[in-house]
Amino acid sequence: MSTRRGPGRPPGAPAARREQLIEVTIELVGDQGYPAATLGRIAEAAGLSKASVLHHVPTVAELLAAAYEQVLASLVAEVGAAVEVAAVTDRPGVYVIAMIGYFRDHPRHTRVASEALVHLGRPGQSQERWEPLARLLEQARTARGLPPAADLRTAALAIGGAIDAIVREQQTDPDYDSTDAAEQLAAAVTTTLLSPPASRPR
Amino acid sequence: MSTRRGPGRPPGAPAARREQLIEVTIELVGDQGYPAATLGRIAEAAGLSKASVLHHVPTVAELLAAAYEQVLASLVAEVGAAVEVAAVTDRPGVYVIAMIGYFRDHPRHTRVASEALVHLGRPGQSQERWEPLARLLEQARTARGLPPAADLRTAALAIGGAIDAIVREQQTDPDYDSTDAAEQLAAAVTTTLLSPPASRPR
DNA sequence: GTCTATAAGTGGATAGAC
DNA sequence: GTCTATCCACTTATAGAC
Repeated sequence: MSTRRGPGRPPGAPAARREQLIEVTIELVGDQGYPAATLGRIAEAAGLSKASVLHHVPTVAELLAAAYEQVLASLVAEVGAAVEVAAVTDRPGVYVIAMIGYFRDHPRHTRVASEALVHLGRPGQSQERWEPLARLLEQARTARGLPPAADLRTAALAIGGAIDAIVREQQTDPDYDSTDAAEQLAAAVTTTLLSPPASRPR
Repeated sequence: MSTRRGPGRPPGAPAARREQLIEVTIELVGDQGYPAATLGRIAEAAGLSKASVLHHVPTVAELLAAAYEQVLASLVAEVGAAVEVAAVTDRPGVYVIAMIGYFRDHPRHTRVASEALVHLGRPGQSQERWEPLARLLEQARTARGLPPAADLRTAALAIGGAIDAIVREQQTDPDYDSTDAAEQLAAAVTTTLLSPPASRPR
């Protein structure tokens, strides 16, 4: 909406180039890892010259960050929606299943997300990862009339790490059924952290 | 043993140069990540020229691999020793505590090991990671008279991922006490997978 | 064994014409 | 907006003198 497009341009919209660049970047990183997401390769994949790419994006690092952000936003939207419609007591399990399911259905996003920490080096965003799950665990416990748990941070971290490992295995070995694994992990989370009998904090 | 050393060499031994290079590589990677482990920086850290470094080591990639192997060997030796002296039924828990304890005590090794998968790209060694733990779980179960569990691979993967997450958190936030976390995780593993009451496989 | 010098390549980014 | 041409920083590795 706004700027008239030049004469005889292909189907593509005017400023949609940035989105296109983000898309090809996600494909490159998802298929071949971050080292493959080089300016030259991005340009080639987009059908542009290197200079043209840098006309639409300030720097390669910024483009990589934008691609990661988009993947993250998509993940959060989908998992968030699944969690919202579930009963409070079921949410931790739903979170586990939704997370693993998302990456099963979006193999490219898997690599973009899992290698982002190492290659994009964003220290200190660990809390953003475990806190939402810790909150779900806390709410599920109170909804079941259980006392507040001792160390929800460790519990959430451990569950998050378990999710990552299962997702990674699915990526490595396509024969591995992460759907089954997701349900087993979800069941273990529920019975271990939300069981009424012996209120053993994790 | 063998080759006489040249005249007036410093304290260092003859072929110990390779070990020295591995050492400085571990330090570089451990402190600043794999991208910092460049030929130039390794040479500088070792007090040699780049050409001299390549006189003792065939290639930079080989040196990086050797550094990783050394870290891995050290980890396996220490954890293996701890597991061996424990009772069979305690071994899964001991494994968890020993793994987390090792990385708490060797911060540099943490980064070398955790970023190796991404930067050294050794696909398919996933099995080497989860199989030993799966075996410990199996043996502990039979020692307790429990039936064979359904999916020990997923269980071992999940526990391994949880360990990684706790180790990473310790590295990110020094205030986080991974020792407490290790004991909680070990306890959860024992009660979830080795409990006699309801034999619920994970 | 160690060095200097150099080759040969890859990366990101800019200049300036069209 | 898009291009070609260029620059610069950096990397690995080799050649050959000492």
